[in-house]
Amino acid sequence: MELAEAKQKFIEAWGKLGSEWGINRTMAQVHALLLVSPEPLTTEEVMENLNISRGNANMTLRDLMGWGLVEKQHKAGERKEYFFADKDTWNIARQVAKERRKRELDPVLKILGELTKVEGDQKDPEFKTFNQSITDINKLAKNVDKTLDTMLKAEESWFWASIFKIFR
Amino acid sequence: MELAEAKQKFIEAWGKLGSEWGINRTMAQVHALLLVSPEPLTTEEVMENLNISRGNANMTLRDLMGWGLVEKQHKAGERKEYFFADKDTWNIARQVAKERRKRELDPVLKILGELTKVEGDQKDPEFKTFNQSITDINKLAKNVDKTLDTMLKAEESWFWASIFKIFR
DNA sequence: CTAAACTTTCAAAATTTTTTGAAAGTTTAG
DNA sequence: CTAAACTTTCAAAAAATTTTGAAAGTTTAG
Repeated sequence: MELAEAKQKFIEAWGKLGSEWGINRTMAQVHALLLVSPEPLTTEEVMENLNISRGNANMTLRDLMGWGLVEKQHKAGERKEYFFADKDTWNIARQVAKERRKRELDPVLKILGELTKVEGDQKDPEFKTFNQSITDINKLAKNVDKTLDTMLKAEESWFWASIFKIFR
Repeated sequence: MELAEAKQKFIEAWGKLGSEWGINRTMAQVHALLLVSPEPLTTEEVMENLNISRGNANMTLRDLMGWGLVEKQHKAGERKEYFFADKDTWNIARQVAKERRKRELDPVLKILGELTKVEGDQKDPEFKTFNQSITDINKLAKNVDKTLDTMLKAEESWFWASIFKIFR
């Protein structure tokens, strides 16, 4: 397989995975493109490479910076901005986990916390089932949250070594 | 807060979380509704409760069965089908993890595997960066895959006990 | 058999999400 | 200052996804 074709496949696959997990396909594709680019790229280059408009490229690059996955660079004597992706996979994973927790998990955790406090008659099957489900989901969510906390602070090698020590 | 209001909030929150993670909002809402229903519900009841059409309710319920989260039940002497959700949170988590791995992670893992085999000149920065990124992502993905494997086979209490034994 | 009671299908409509592109905004070289 | 170089914004258009509902299909009681 040619390098150019391989890059293309990676960009497609990353875009598809992203969109399946609720990440804008274009954002995932731009991220993929930057991940396989040794040098920082300009907005212009991103536009050409992925056939997207200036507006789209600009917004997507800013989103990626908002996610902490990409940073702006400047070249001496040049006016335009260059964009460079952090290539450290563990950093990427932590950053994504951190953002998604903040944006999507935390709000649900807050609501679940409130819902566990709803009072009612344990003799009422409607209440009992509601209460049981909410309580159980809340417990699981809190365990996930605690594990994410550890992961966010952890070094990659230590994290996986620890995991596989028990899980073989 | 009233039970009815609390149910509504849960259904909304679950639907929102689902849609943020690439799960059809209605599917997540139907699942939420069944999770807080002590008795199995008919298609009719799901339609009324969530204000959705018959076609939508039917397709969504079948999808939920496809995900292994809901099962059909029949009442003696009755012709219509009743739907009941497994309320065991750990089962739900495992089932979702299992399906998403099969549908979304495995295909990407396959592609990454192929892409790690692409050959090129290590002196070429384009190739070197591509190769490094793909190799790293592949490694991470494999570690996630292995961990999921363990989780899928594990008992809940054992799993979390093991996790928290190392992580603190 | 047959008609009532249900379930399934899927093309078209509605809705939501994403993208475009041109105008407005900003920065800086000269 | 001012005009060129570049970035940002956002209303409108396009695309993707989801939903509807009525027709077709299936099952079973009588």
